[in-house]
Amino acid sequence: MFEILQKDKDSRARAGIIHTSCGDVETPSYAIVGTHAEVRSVSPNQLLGAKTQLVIANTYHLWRTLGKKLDSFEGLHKRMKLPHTVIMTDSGGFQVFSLGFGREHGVGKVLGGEKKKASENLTRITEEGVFFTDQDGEHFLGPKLSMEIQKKLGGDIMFAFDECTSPEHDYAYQKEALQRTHRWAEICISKHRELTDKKKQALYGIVQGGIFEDLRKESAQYIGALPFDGFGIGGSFGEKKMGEVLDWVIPNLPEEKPKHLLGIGKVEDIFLGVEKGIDTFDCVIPTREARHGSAWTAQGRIDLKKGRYKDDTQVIEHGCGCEACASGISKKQLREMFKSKDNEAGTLVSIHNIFFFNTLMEQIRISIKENKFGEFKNTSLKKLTQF
RNA sequence: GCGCAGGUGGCAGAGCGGUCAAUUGCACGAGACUGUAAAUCUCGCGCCUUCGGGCUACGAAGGUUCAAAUCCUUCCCUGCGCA
Repeated sequence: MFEILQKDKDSRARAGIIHTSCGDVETPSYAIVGTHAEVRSVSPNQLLGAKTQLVIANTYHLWRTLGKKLDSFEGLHKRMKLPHTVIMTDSGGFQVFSLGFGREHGVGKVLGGEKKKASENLTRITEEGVFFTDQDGEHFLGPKLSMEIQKKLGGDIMFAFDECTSPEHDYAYQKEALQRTHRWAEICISKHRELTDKKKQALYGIVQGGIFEDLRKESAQYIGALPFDGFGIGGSFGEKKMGEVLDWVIPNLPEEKPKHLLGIGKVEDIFLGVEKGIDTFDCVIPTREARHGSAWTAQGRIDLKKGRYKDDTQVIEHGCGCEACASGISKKQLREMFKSKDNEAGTLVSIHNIFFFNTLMEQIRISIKENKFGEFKNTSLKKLTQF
């Protein structure tokens, strides 16, 4: 399933190809997030035009919105009109956090900024799985059901149902949650085996353990020893801890299998992840921030809503080949569109950001193949901090 | 010239005796967003501050009152109507 083409001489970075029944993904690669079986405000053609090879949809949200229609669901490839794009499905494990302790603790997955106001925890975690509360009441999702739903969704790569913990959880809780996640991993393996044709839908296990070295290592060894097709590194990190966590985890996972860093990230995070041996990433940043008015460039992120772009007739980034920049649309125009709440602005900047991240990954792949990854990383990060 | 309606912070526009440095929206500024309950959210937005408060403010000038953006007088502007 995974083929390594080139390993970097100075780090654990590698370039490769993930082969799936629907097509290939060149790695390192960035999955564009299409939670509800669509990448918000971007059409399939625009997505492909922005060099997308990999997308990720969400089990929890599709399960909640499709309901009974899941039984006759045509499959994500058809629904998303992406027949040859590799599709991952996240298991719903992240929602255990984002709708649960994430709300209660008022924090995101990466602890760094200020805390938000705490609000109600909408989850109830049990040994068998998790109860989620929404306007219709409580709904139970566990490892078995997540596998069943993911089977019906028909993605190419599924993820084991885990418990994503909060960065605020202490050691004792992380340990308890980790062991539960491990038990669920075994259930996912057997359910997956029972339900699916392994060649059609691969299954990745997820490593947890928070920011604790022994837990992370234990988790990597445990999950790494199970017959998964690849691995996700999940959970929470301190902003500065990610590299360390990856150093604990990656060497304890089988080298020949693909590794996905769940929910990450920014440009700096990508370089760090690749250096530490990550093959694929996914993050809402390119699309969400685009809708919120921010465009990514080689020099950093710019907020197009700012008054300083009022008379800026330049495109977002010179020489960029994305649909927005190539068509000559200026920062001034985009700003005006954001100001007038024209949804087209979100579309154009989403396309730009997707193109930006996909191009970054492409350049990273090339640099690894040419044995210049370290060099490329340094020059890229230097440009980024010029701001 | 007469009649009516108005003149409030960058703009629009509330307030119509004390709880008003003044609701709200826009604009502006700062920030956040990392397996998407997010095309969203937070904060700031007269000047100064040892963050307790202090000062100057609601067209202008006077006045009434313990107290005025709010009431009275005059003046200056603006819009509409009639000449």
